[in-house]
Amino acid sequence: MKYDFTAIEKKWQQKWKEANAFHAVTGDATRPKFYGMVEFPYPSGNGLHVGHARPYTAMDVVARKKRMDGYNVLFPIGFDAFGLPTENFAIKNHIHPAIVTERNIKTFTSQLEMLGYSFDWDRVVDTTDPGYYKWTQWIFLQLFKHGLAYKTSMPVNWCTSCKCVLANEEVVNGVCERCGSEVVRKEKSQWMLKITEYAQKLIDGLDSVDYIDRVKTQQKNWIGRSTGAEVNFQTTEGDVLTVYTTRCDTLFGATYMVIAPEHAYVEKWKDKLTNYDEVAAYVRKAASKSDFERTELAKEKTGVRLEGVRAVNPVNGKEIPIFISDYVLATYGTGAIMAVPAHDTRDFEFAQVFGLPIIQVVASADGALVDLSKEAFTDVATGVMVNSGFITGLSVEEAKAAMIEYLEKNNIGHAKVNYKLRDWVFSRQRYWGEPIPIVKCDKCGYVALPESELPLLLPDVESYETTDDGESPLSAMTDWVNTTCPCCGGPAKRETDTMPQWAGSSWYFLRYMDPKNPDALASKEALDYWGQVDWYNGGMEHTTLHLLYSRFWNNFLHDIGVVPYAEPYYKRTSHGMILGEGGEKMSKSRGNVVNPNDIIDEYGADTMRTYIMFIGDFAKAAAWSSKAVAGCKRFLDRVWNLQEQCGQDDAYSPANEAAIHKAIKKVNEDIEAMKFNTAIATLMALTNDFYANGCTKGDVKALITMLSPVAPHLCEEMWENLGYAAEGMICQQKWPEYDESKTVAATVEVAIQVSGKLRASIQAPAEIDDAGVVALAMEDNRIQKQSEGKNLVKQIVVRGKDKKIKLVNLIFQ
RNA sequence: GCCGGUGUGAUGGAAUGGUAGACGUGACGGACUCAAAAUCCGUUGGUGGCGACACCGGGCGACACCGUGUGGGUUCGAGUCCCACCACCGGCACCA
Repeated sequence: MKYDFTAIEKKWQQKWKEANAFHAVTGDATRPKFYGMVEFPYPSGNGLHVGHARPYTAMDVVARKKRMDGYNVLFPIGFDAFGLPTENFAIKNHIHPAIVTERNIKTFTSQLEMLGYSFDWDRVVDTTDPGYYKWTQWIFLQLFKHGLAYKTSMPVNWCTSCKCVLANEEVVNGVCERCGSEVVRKEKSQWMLKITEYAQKLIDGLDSVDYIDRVKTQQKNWIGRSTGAEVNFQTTEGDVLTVYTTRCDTLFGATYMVIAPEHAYVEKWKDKLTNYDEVAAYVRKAASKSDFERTELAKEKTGVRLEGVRAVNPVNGKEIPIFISDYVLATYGTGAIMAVPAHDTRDFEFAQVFGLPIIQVVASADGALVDLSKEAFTDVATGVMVNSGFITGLSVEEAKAAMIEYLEKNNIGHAKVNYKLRDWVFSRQRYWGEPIPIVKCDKCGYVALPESELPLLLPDVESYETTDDGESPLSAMTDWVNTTCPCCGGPAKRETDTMPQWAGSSWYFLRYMDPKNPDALASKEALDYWGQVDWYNGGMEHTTLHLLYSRFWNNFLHDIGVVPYAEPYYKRTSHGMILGEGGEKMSKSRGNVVNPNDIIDEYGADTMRTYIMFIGDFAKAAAWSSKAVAGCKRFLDRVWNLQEQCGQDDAYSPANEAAIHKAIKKVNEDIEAMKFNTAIATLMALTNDFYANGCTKGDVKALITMLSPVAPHLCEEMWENLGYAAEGMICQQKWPEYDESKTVAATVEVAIQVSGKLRASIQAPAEIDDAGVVALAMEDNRIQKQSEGKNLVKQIVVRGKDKKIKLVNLIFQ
């Protein structure tokens, strides 16, 4: 019988559909629930990429396995369809983006179906569907009503090519993440979301979830919590200049201060500065620099001394100069620092350039002064304070505490926590996104649209292009823009910016629970039943963007009582990239892109699935190998051919029994731990055993049951061919049971070491005791050779998890 | 610079501190075949001498030593743990 994968795969995809086999039942109390999720794709015109197939297949295997374990599984899919590529395609080809989106979704859907994924197709969400974005807008209004959405004029990242504002997260190495063009700073009025308000919650929440460590540390670093103090410096002009420092212990070593070029005091002190022209010139120059120039290119420290104003060090009363320099950021802390060149690398460099005094206040552990001629001394672990008045002699940690106490007592400062995290720039001057449901009234200011008017539909426009002055295409639609104020009834204008692509993906996991609900983002019943996403797998590149944003929204929704859990995802894992055949990134220009459709045509979806799971460690990058794909097809052929040569017995054959029980255990554990490659290796080895030993129908039944999450179509067909159709489809079967006692054969192989070196390997009865196995080992002639003329002084007997002896180590002297 | 990760045959990769290299690829040998493909069976980390078969070619067997980026250490025993270093990859990057 030939393995006609094309016909088989079509047949079973149809049967699963007819049987509604992967339907998730909201409210089913008879089974435990399992909610597994993959990142929904952006439906680009290029179609599905092999990069999608890896995480999707992995979660599909997990979902299928969980069903076999008796869970009520929710494994949904959807489309994150707003966004630039579609819009750019629409502009170029004069097609409405909605039509492009619909077409792309169709292509993606057929490709996903071809791969045999067990999604619940009744729960598909599409972020561009008004029934969906109604609730995206609704959540925005809740954020607005709770003061977490605000509009402000600020310098933003402006992509010169996309003519669009970018979030900090979308700027990579000074260029636009999407198109690679230069990003400059531009003053614009923008909607912002106060994610900073949730900085601490987003750190604390990580303690209650099971994310891989890489994700946790990256999120923590991104949020960038630091603890320190704010310190007030009096100035000779009677102002108070407040700085933030993490090293208040070094206050006695502060020999000058620096404020950011954007600091308000530059203007405030305008009349008092004798060199204001020079200062103003520096401020202008700093403002015109892009972030890229300000960081990457400006290695050498620059700045201007503010002549005419000086500050007073609050702990020793010394007058110190004040500078402006672009190495101090306006957006962090107070935009001003106290500079301690002896113990901060950047301050040290600046002091070198300007010839400023360097006073050592931290010495090495033994109290000896350190050489400061070349670099700052920044060791905080062992340092001891010197030249520091009342904190002299304390360790750095003790000094920090003592100093904060002193500052607070004397009212010149206090402990303070700061975060690197910035608020989220939420406006885009583009067409293909959710309209922001706000109107601006001259009398009432920014007013929320009544919730009854949601969804605020995206109107049709003549042109999808951003206007020349960088405004949204919607701004040209005067009919739409001009409206009345919901508050006072007077004339008002609609907001013309749209939301960023991250909006729709920040809550889609909630919509899957109840995707068609017109009255709420999801019913309380559905939210309570499905709770958290139990397992969410996705790319590392989303760690500081999508993953953080969606945690923020969900935390907020929890705070206002909409969802039952603060944290949306219980477990987060991440997959490695699929590289091209030569180990390089797949790209059109390199011509090494693998199209899943081609693999399916040549070998079938089951081979594609098996290979993509077998390719290597799931968490690591892996290079495509067409040879290895053929190897996986060979494996499936070998499995297929077993059905014609196996015996008719339903029981396991004695020759394979132990291996089968071991495999059941191993594959079970491996799937749970995402070690798909070794799970498949185990099944390959088992298949090899079947060929070597012969096998029964029962043996094959066990094999295909275990293989079915990975290669479902083939296994369904074999299941039917072997005559098990009456028991239902294989995807509805229970995972086979294993018996620990049967995983061991009657005799075991025991490795015999002498002083830790392997010298022999002997067969021993499985039930032998320690003394018996040592005696047996001593009889072996290879061991006798090693022990000649010596006495046995020590023996170590090692047993495996199954309590059977694995290894004996003998020490002779 | 800071944070995280990785380093194992020709190759993708396996190994709760316990027989390093599972499984796949490639290569080599054999069976089947007129032949090839496919399939099936076997071999495959390096080095060394030894034994016997055979003897112009060759394969066979048992054994020893070395071997998981480098150098140390802990341990009866280290790819795995600790210390120092090297290389590569990812993230952040003047965040005071």
